[in-house]
Amino acid sequence: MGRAPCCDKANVKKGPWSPEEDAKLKAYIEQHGTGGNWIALPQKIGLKRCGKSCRLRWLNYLRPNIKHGGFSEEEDNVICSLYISIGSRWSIIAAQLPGRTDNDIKNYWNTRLKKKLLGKQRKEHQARKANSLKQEMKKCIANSSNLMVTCNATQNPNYYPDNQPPMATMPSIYTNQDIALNDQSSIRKLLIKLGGRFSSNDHHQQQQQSHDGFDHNSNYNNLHQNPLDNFPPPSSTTASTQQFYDSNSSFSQLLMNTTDQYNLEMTAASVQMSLQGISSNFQMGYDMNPPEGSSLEGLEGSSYGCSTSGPISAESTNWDGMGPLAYTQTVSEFDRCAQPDHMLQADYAFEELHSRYIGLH
DNA sequence: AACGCATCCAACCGCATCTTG
DNA sequence: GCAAGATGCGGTTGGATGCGT
Repeated sequence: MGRAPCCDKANVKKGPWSPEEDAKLKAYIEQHGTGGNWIALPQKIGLKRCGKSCRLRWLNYLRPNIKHGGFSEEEDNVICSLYISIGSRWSIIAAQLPGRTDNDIKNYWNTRLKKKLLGKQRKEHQARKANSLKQEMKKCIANSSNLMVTCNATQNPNYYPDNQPPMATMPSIYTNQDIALNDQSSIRKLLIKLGGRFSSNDHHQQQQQSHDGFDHNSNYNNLHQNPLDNFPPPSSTTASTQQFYDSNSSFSQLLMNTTDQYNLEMTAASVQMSLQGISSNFQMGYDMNPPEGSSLEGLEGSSYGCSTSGPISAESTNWDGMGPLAYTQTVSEFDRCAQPDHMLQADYAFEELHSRYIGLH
C-alpha cells in the first residue's frame, strides 16, 4: 500500500508565493503559531497550498530574523569548515549561522562558494607550477633515479628496511596559504569532498591485507584518518562515482590525458616513496611497457597497469631490479573522485602522495 | 534591440526519520 | 510492535534575471 498524499495535489497552488499569500501565512503564524500541524494549516488560513509548501515558505523566507545574501568571510569559513567535517548536512550548518537557512546555505555553496574555492586552488596551483616546478622536478627525478639504481630488489617487502637511502628533495608546491582555509590538510579534505567520498567498497578494499603479508593498512590508516568515514556516502555521490567509472575504465587511463608535467610529478613522487620503503596500498596506474629483458616484458602497459594493485615493492617499482621506470602510479583513493575534472584529480593525486611523504617525515 | 547562454535562488520532490494512535 | 501520518532534510528543477555578443 502506497503512502497517502499529504494534500490534494490537484487543488493546491504551486510556484512562487504572492504577497497576499505571504501576508496571510505570516499573520496567522504570528498570532496562532503553527499549531503543530502544517498539513492542516493551509485549510485554516484559506490558502490553496500544500502544508509542506507553507512550512518551507515560513522557515526559509517569512520567519523573523532571516538574512538573505551578503555572506561574510567569517560565514564562508564556518560553512567550509563544517562542510569538511560533516558534509552536506545543511540544517546542521545552518544551525551554526543565526539567521541563515539550510536552503540559503545550500544554494550559496552550490552556486558560489564551491566555485570560488576550486577556482582559487586551481589558479594558484597552475601559477606556481608554471614558475618553479619544471626545475624542481628535473632535479628531483635525477636524484631519485640515481638512488634507485643502487637498490637491491632482494630486500624485504618494505624494500629498505634497515638502510634508508638518502632523501631527494620533494618540491613544495601545495601551500594554499591565501585560501580562506589556511591549512593544507583542510583543503585536501575539502577537495576530496568536492570530488566524492569513499564508497563502502573502496573502504573495504583498503582494509584488506596485502598479498605479501605486510600490514600496509597501518600506514594507510595513520595517514588517512577521514572524519567522514563514519558517515555513509550519499547514494547520489556513489552513483555519480559509478557513472564516472563506467565511462572511464580506470582513473589511470584518464590520467594519461592530463599533462606531461603531471606525469613527471607522479613518477617522481612514486619513486621517492619507494626509496623510503613507504608501504602504501597502491594501485598501479597506466604505465609504459615493461623494460626490455624484464620477466614482465610483453605485457602491455594498459593491461598490466589497470589490473595490478598492491604495495610499492620491488616488482612495482623496479621491474626485476632493472632500475626505475618512467611509469605513472596512481593511488587507489582516486576512487573517491566523482567528477571528471582532470586537473582537480591530478592535483589531488600528487598532493595525496606528497601528504603521505610529509606525514612520514 | 534581440538573442542565447550562464547564473541564481525559491520552490518542489522524494525519501528517511519521527511521532502518534 | 506496527502502520499511518507528519515532519525534516537534501538533491534537483525551472523561472527570473543578468550579461555578453
